[in-house]
Formats: sequence, structure tokens, C-alpha cells
Amino acid sequence: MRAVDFSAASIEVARGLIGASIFVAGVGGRIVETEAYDEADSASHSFAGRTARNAAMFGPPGRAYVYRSYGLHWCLNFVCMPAGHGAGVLIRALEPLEGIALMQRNRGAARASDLLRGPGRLAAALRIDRQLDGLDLCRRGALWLAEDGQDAPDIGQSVRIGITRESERKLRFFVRGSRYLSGPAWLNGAGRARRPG
DNA sequence: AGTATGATTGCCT
DNA sequence: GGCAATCATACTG
Repeated sequence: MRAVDFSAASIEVARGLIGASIFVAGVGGRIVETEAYDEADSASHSFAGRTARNAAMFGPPGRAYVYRSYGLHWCLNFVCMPAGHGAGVLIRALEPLEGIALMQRNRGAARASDLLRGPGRLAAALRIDRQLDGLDLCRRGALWLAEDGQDAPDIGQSVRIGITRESERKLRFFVRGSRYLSGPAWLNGAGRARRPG
């Protein structure tokens, strides 16, 4: 499947989005880390059913779901199949590509390697907030996606970060060896993800 | 490199 | 009231 194609389950979309790029008004980067949240996933915001906050997750695939995390940060997700069941992909980290100086201004002059490392940080750098919730990503709107021309990256797989429920499922995908990842080093290592020892 | 803490909003999963 | 798909800061090593 094409990378920018949401007619698939979140685990496939999470893997497929690695290497694609996100652009928002003069800034953007390449996706290096994602997490899948599927239907019947107790770690997902959609698990308890539809609310005002998570309504976009229950809409058509290929839309943005933007939520506030810990009352402070915004986080960006893409809605996936099956439609109406609340599956999605959390975008966790980008490699800076375009508008680095502007993104540094948006976040208070972070180093390039820290600019887009983590879902809250990348949303701040790209100035993503509630206004983009529900945006149709298949049209070129305020935020759009681009295929990457580069060859396929080496993709690692690990457990998800910052959750307590279903914490053993390996639904996080990342570019192995990237300097732009979030999470502890032992999750991002060269081998398959495991603790050193 | 790893660990602890407080900030703050929305839903109780 | 408690908790959450987080982050900056302030420590320790």
C-alpha cells in the first residue's frame, strides 16, 4: 500500500507512515516514530466510546484527531480503519526538514535534535492545535502529507510509550538509528527492542 | 543515562 | 477525587 493511505488497520498505517512527511504552512518533517491504537484497545482514547473530545476518531479514516494531553500539550493522530471504531495512529516524532528556524521559534529555540522529539513537542513546533481536529488529510488543507522519495528505512518495533494498559503490545514503529526519536534509549537500540543486559 | 516532580484540562476507559 | 497516548527542569551517576 502507499504510505499515505488510510484504508487499512492502524498497525499497518503506523508502519506505512514511517518515512512519509508532514507539512504545515512552511514547516514540516519526516515521520520517524508512530504508535498504533486499534479498536478494542484499552489504551486508546476511543475505548470507552465516543465523547466530544474523541469524536474525530469515530469519523471517517484519513482525518486528523488532535487532543490535549495532560491538560497542557496537543497531540496529533490519524484516523484509520475500521471506520467508526476509533482506530488511529499517534505521530510521535519527526525529523526536521523544513522551516527549522520557525519551528525553533515556535518552541523556544530547541536544538534540532530535540525539536520534534515527542508528540507534544512536534505539535508545538508545527503549531498544531484543536483547529486541526477532524481535518481531512486526503485533501491538501492546513496540514498535508507527502510521500518520501527516499528508499525504505530500517523500521524497528517496540512497546508503546507512556501508557499503562496493554503496555506489552508492540505497536510502536520507528526508524532504527534515527537521532530524532522519543523514549528511552533501550527502546530505540540497533537490535530488536529490549533492555540491555 | 536515568529518575523524580509539578503543571493543567477533561473524562472517569 | 483520580488519572491521563507529556514535557521541562532538577537532580543523580
